[in-house]
This record gives sequence, structure tokens and C-alpha cells, in this order.
Amino acid sequence: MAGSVGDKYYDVFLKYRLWLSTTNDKGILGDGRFALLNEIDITGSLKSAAEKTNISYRKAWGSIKEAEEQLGFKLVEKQRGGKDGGNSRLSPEGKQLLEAYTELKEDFDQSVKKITKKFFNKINK
Amino acid sequence: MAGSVGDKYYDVFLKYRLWLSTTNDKGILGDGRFALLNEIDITGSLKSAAEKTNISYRKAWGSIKEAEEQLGFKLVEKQRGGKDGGNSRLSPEGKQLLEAYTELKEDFDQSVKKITKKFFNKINK
DNA sequence: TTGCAATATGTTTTTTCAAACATAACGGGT
DNA sequence: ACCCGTTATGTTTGAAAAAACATATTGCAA
Repeated sequence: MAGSVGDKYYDVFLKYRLWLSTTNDKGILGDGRFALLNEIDITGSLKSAAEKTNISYRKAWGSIKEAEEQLGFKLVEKQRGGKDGGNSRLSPEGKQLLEAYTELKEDFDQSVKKITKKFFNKINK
Repeated sequence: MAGSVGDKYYDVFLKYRLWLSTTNDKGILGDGRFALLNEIDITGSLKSAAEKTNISYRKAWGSIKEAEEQLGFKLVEKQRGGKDGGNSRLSPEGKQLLEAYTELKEDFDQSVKKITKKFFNKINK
């Protein structure tokens, strides 16, 4: 989206980030973990989810672990060994959190869209 | 703010950041530069503004410069030398951008407040 | 009982980004 | 001509985050 200030013209976008955080400012769920949980839900595998979201398995695993430690409950139920080597799926709480966050994001996007419109109308004289 | 997912209880906050960015993803104006510009407007000095916002002069100066390079116009008109050593004040465009962003922030905060309320109502069943 | 694929973790290296440090230039006032 | 406070900028150091690397463990199935 483009805008102008006075007679000066430029290309700018309104961007935002949103995330859930603990009292002590440790991130719980933002875009990164959201994508990860989402893919786990779809693929049933932490490894696949990591690949899909373009992060290393090591990072994905650590990321989930961190969040769980902060929350005090499991987001993902994982099993290792077995015919497929193992698998991962969202815990009920993980699933609910994912869903709640999904809606939250939608609400946010909608609001931002409105505000953006208003903002650029204003800025463009 | 507290919430629960299923029967699991935890303390979480909804956090967010908002900023203006160019097409190539270079930040133009977020909370940091906003505070800086604001203080420049008040104090008439980049040095004072840096102190007030708790960043080094070096950083403040570089931050303004970066934004200006991206935008292609000056946000701050600066003079050096003279009886007071020099001074800085917002350009007309800088002033207008500051004002527009102020309103933007207000709108955004308002929306977030509503969304937050809804979110935590939902999460707490 | 061996192989396989995925989960589980510790360790090391690289990258990135911020903070600190150092120094120059400017121009009015004394 | 020099002093002072502020703007202007290059350089170096340090710390934190991310990526890369290395290995172990598990349990089904052949």
C-alpha cells in the first residue's frame, strides 16, 4: 500500500505481530509456534511440521518444549519408536489453544484491515 | 490476565507490536522511532531525545537516518554548531507522520482491547 | 536381532544485532 | 583564535539468538 505525507510519496505497509506471553515475558504462542502446531495437527509428525515450516527439527522440538514448560502442560503428545518411527499430535489443550489463537488472528487481521484503510485514507490527504 | 484451556490454568498476556514498514520489509516507524520523534518534537534536540528514550545518541541518530533513507525524505531537520551546539526538529513531513501514527496507535489499542476481552472470555469457557 | 524412521538432547559454530568506544566537524559566543 | 555543546560517523567489542553438528533412544516389523 502506498501513501504520502504532505507532498512526499512513499511505499509503506502497516505491519503487526501478536503473540501470547507469560507474566515473565516468555513467548508462548506467536506466528512461529502457531504454524508449527498447525502443521503437527495436519501431518501428525514433528519432523514433517518442522520441514513444512522451514525450521530444523532441533529448533522445532525445543520450541515446543519451551512453551510447554512455561504453560505447565503439554501441547503435543509425542511417541517414538514403532513402525513409523514415531508420531506427534496435539494434546486436547494444544488443539484448543490453536483454535482460540486462530480466531484471535482472524479478528486481528480484520481490525488491522479496517485501520489500515482509514490510516491510508488520512495520510493520502 | 489469566486464562484456562480446558481444565488447565495459566497466566498469559496478549502482546502485540505495530509498525510501518517498506515493501522490502525495512521498518520505518514503530514504537522506538515513535518515542524518539516525539521527544525530538518536545525537546528540539536529538541528544536529549536519545537520553529521554534511553538509547545512545549513536543509535538514535542512525535510527532516524535509516528511516529517512527508506522513505526518501527527511523526518528531522538538524543543525549543528551555533550557540547551543545545534538543534533538531521535525520536518513538516515528520510531524505529519508522527501525528498520523499517533492516531493509528490509538485506534489499534482500542481494537486490541476489545479483541483481548473477547479472547479471554472465550478461553475461560 | 537388525534396520528403520522419528523423537530426544547435548555441544559447537555462525550469524546477527546491540552497545560501547573513539573522533571529527560545525558555528555562535567570548 | 579558541571553547562548548551538539550533530555526524567509523570502528570495535560483546552478547544473544539461530543454525549446524553430532549422537542417543525407542519400538515395530521383517
